[in-house]
Amino acid sequence: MQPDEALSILKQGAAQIISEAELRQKLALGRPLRVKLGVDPTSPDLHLGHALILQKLRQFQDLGHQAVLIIGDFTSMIGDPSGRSATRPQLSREQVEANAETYRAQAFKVLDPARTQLVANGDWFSKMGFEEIIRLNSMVTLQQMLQREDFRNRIDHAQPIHAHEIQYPIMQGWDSVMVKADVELGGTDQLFNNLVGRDLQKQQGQPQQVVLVLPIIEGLDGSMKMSKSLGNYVGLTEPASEMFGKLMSISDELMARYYPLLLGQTLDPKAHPLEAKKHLASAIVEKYHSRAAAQKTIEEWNARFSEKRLADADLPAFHPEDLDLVSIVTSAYTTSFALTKSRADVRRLIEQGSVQLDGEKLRDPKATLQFKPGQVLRLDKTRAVRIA
RNA sequence: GGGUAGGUACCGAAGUGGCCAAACGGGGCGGACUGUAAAUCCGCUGGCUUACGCCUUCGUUGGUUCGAAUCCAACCCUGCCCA
Repeated sequence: MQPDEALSILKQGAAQIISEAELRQKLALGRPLRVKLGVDPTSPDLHLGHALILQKLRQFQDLGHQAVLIIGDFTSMIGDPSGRSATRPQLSREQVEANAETYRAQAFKVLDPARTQLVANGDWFSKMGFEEIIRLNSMVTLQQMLQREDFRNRIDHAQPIHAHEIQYPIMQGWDSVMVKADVELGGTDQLFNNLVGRDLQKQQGQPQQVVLVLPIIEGLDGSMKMSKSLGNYVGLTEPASEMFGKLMSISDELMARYYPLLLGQTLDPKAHPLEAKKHLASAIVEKYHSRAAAQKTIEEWNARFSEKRLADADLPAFHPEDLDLVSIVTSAYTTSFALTKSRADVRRLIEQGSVQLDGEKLRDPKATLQFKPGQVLRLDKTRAVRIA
């Protein structure tokens, strides 16, 4: 493939490339490029935001390049200050290890294992002595580090910036040196960190990596970046129905922004928003589950929510053991959905008409009732069980 | 090291001896309306309890008091200014 052709594919969806000319040059080298992506295993789940970048990496792979996936086991114990208005909690080694394990598995939902080199940056950082750390620090200036927006904001808002946090970009940059990256991918919030990689490579006499950043995807709430800790994410390993449901609940506005990002398509302004959203949701389900799963999920959803045929839906079976409604609903949450609700919380749901039996609101928390097998007990907007 | 301002529930922010489980705003949850959209309206938002009430919570620990988020002491943490 001609460099220009490859370039035009790789450019798609990129927010910024530093620089395009350099990328073209590297593509013209005629050898597989080493394309670096660092992920910090800060939570056990990868979500659509990660997937966006993994897919770009996959594109490189499909063009014959080598992915270098760095599990930031060491850096995640520092905590990336990117996009943060406060210091990240530092994770324990055990947490990081466990998360890293799940990351590997999930990343290969998107990546081609044959062209992926997996490394952990603890491999080099954990062996560094203090002397080396000092030398590393001497390669950048404090002013450079404080230039970044996150830090500026914190200074403006009189928020603390801990000394360890300014190590983060330095470490991420050093990763680039260690893996001899030709290209580094990231979200736009990573631009600063990525550029530090270029600086350090230059210092070490290496060719500088090209930085390709992708837009960061907003979370389901439509304002904050998608992240596990904000709870506004769609996880790659979530059940099809969860994925679908979450995507159906986004605003039309957000859908228009998701279309190009997740589907690589622009949203037809004439399309009916509901249908367009179903299309989006099922396309995502298809990508991470299967066509059959997407088909099944959409039918299920139509029956359950469009046609209000809750009774026909495939609901978890639940056998009520208790007599009073509060206890029954509480244990339904626990056994069928692994959710812990306080009894007060459940009582509120009942009093406010959320809990329904075959469509009838059960508003009396004190009620003791007899259920018949097959009846549908609705708990809240999205959750219901079938009495066994 | 010195000076000074602070640390309140998910977040922001009131409260400065009893009427404080703690105003108000945001967020979240539920209801109505809808397309699991937006906007709007209404309700709820520490735990246990049918309820009376009880328990835990206002940086930490001790103290004063009949009674403390509020007063006192020590300690921990943070911002800003100075060195």
